[in-house]
Amino acid sequence: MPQSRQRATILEVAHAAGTSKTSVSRYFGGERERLSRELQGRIAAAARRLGYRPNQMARGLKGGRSRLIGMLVADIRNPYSVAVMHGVEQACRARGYSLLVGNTDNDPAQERRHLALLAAYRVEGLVINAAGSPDRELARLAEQGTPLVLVDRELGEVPADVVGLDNARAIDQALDHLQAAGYREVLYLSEPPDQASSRRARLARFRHGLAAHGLSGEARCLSIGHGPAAVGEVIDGVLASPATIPRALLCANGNLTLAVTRHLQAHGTPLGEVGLMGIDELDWCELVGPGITTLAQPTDAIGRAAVENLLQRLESPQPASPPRRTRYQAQLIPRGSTRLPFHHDRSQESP
Amino acid sequence: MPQSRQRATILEVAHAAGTSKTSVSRYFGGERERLSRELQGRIAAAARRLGYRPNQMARGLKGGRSRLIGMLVADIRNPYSVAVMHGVEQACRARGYSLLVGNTDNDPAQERRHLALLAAYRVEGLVINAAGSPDRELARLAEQGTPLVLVDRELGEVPADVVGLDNARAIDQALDHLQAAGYREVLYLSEPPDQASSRRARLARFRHGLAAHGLSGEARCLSIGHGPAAVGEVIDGVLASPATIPRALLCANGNLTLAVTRHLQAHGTPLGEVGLMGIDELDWCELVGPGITTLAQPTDAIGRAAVENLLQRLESPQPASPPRRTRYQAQLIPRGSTRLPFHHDRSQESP
DNA sequence: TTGTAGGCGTTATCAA
DNA sequence: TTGATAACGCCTACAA
Repeated sequence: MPQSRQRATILEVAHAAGTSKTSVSRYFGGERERLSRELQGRIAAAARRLGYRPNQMARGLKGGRSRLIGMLVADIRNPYSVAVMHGVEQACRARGYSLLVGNTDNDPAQERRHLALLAAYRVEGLVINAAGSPDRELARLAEQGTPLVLVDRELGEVPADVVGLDNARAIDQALDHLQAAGYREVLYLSEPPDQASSRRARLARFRHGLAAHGLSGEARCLSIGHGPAAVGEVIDGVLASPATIPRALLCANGNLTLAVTRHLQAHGTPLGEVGLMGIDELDWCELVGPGITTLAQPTDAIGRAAVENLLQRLESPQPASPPRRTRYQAQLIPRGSTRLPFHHDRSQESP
Repeated sequence: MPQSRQRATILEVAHAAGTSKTSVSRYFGGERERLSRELQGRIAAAARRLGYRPNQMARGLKGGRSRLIGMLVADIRNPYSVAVMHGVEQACRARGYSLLVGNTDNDPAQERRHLALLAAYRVEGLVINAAGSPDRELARLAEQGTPLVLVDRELGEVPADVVGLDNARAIDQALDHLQAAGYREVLYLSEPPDQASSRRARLARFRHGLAAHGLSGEARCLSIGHGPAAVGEVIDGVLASPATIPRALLCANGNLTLAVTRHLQAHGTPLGEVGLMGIDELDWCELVGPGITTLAQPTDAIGRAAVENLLQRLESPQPASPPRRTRYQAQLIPRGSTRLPFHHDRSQESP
């Protein structure tokens, strides 16, 4: 039954235990062995009685170690971001760090604000999954020795590690699958690349891979923010022309898969006859129509890798080894949305 | 171009600006007016040059205000939790607080650990959406004056505000809708209530409301963690009996809606003929089959309300006003999964 | 308008 | 094995 109205301090515990701040500090600082059994007991009892917890603020101030990892997220409601965050959180917990999150709702101003805040709390490392115009603040952080790791996108200017999908390979997997399934024309849908390097990488690989796979088709960029109409226009524009060969839609991320599925559903387009596949696996992909084929990203692994990366840099004495890239493979989950009805299959098999 | 390898301190800025710590402190502490224009300029220049940012750790230590809000989440990948978190984050940002999150993956041990950590960082308030066996640590926090707000569940022991859905009303809305749609037997599916008060509230209201609506049916609890088999067993057990009257399934939350939908889908059960509806709106509910009827929770509002609640208590001088309950109404989104095929409709309309 | 001198709760250094 | 004491970076009387 603690009587204290306020959180106890190390000094109070010391008094209560009839000893000095130093010993209490040692007790909680992982140097218990240096204390006599008896003193340990007294400190433990006093601390328990007072409900004492070392103040991380004070600790951080003294040692310069905040034990905080910051994470900047462009959209906290994006399942991909959350999934990665889950991995990040796991790794932090496992390594004794806490996670300070900043959600920017895709607003550069908020991004700067959050960056400043995270810096103010002296986060020891920063995981970034945000638009990130090569920011002044970001560069400064890196300069001052805060390790940065970018998830799913890289920033040319700032020295930072990158963790994410092997985008080129993923696009190849998609094209392989679509081609093997009998589709001959592929429409690739992406959000505008802007600074997001992974979007650029996927786009570039698609353009390159189309010919290599003997496929026709094209890539189109569209902003989901502009409402469902934008998606509809693009898709309709392409699907309107008579289908002489089997056609498929390839979505560059989960958001697009959702938007496209909504549109197709609303127009009663039969999934499979028009192929549909997307990068990012989502809860519902197996539930819609015949199921939607996806390329699943190992999000937990990506999140954990991001943190491991940070901590490694924190612990390593090397001031600035060159940026590292960690790439993970996507996992293909084939479903009905890329299964052609029988008559189409036949027409493909005869050369 | 800052030269410093280390983050600058207030003292360095003071020196660089040819002034004292105090003035620099005032400059950044929102007392610029008290400084001469000229001094302001010098400080601004020096600070910019050195890339100075006040150290929140030191600030928090001195003033006792960490400017941190903690949030404890049982499952960070649960869309409901994330949606609430989005609201929480928005409100924090708007009020100049940062968010320290702890994800427990439904593990009570992790919950305690996180609670201790959040306490160590001296969070000024705590938003909790977790299992929360009335924890020793939690009680202590409340005792020491940290305001607590529980989202979607209440803990008998600990004094805390509660923000969440008007559960009784929501169940009524569901039963009203199902009844009006022509269903006469309702199977209510819930996760085990345990300490989660909102589950208990919904369950109790369902049992009470069934008769009041002239419906037959029953409520069943099942653990999703036990795999899809558990869900299947319960549903099959009920649906196996010959359907003499139109039957519907009512899911107590989004997780269950997902699990149930998976099962029904796998068995080709026609949605609508067997009614399906759930609490929690999810991205994909409009996409599956004829669409799944849901009761949407105003998650953003709930998250924001949680923070407002905390800050109000922080700012109010009252030591301990009685716990407050804030309840929000659900919004019914009717879809095909609760639309009976025509012949059923007819049979219902003749008494 | 500006500056000086503690002290917030910890850890690190040094001495006993 | 223990304890006094000086930082850590900042804010806040108080004084000039």
